[in-house]
Amino acid sequence: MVRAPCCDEATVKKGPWTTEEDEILKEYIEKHGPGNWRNLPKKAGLNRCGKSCRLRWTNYLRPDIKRGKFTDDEESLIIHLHSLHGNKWSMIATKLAGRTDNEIKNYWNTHIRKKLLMMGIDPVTHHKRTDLNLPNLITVANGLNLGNNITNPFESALRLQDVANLARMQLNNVLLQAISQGALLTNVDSLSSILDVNALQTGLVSSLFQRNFSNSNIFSSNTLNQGFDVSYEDQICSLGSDRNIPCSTDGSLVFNTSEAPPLVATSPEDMAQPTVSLSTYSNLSNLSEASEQLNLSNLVDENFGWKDILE
DNA sequence: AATCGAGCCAACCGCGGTTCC
DNA sequence: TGGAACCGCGGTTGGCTCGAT
Repeated sequence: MVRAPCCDEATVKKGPWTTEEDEILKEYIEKHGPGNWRNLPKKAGLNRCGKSCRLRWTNYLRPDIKRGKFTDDEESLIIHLHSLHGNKWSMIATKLAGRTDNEIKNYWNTHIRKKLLMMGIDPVTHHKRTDLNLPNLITVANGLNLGNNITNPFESALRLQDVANLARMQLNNVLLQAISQGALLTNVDSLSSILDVNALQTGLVSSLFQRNFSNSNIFSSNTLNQGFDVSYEDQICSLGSDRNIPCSTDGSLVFNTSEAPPLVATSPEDMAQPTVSLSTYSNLSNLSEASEQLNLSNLVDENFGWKDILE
């Protein structure tokens, strides 16, 4: 059965509502009450689809709607209710006075979902994930980037940006632990062995590593920021050949440029930055001290994305 | 100052369930 | 009883805003 359209799409107005239209709709509903949405536009004198009127009323004009930021209590309640009911937004909305299903859905997708992912919690099952290591994340990133059909519910909930953020956190954690334990990373191979990635992924790790640390002063910037443009294919091909990645005398990494194409635009200012080798931090006694010294907030790069690496 | 890109959110779309005749 | 109309839901889109370059 093919259902007839609820209104004449060619003549009916779409898009944002004007204050005049809002007033007309509000006035009509205050007078006659909501309902019979199909006939409402004609009776109220609005050139809108009934469906559009209903949505505008329920999501925006209704007098009992609470606007503004969600409180911590509301957020906790949403997470709890979502763990019980899943994406049943209307059901969740009934438990939050003044909030609409649309508003909760949007808030979930833009804030809570991301927050849970960053905490290593699966936003679909609400279970802690223990397999969010870098190799797995790289595999997921590759799948996402190639548009593969992902059936795993957790992976299907991930976006490239999420994977990138998770991977960055993983990398930071691994490095901090290595540093706090006194490890001295001398080349990209030692980094890869710590991260437990295979040869094909090594190039990606080094690129990620560069992107994370090239703006910090941990490694000598002039060895990281060299202006080369190597395609991903070239990078992969080069991994099969014999690699020879030197290490500078101060202990900082020196990437073989054919394996680790820089992803950050270079500038004279970058080149002039003072350099501090990793060995400076190698005798730090604990993780928090290392974290403090590294000033992790400087390493957060919100614009970082896997697409940059994979493309 | 102009441009670009990411995040946000209001609004739309399509579908399924319910009601009405 | 079955088809048409209606309503509500969840997923998706597109335009606006704002910060970075």
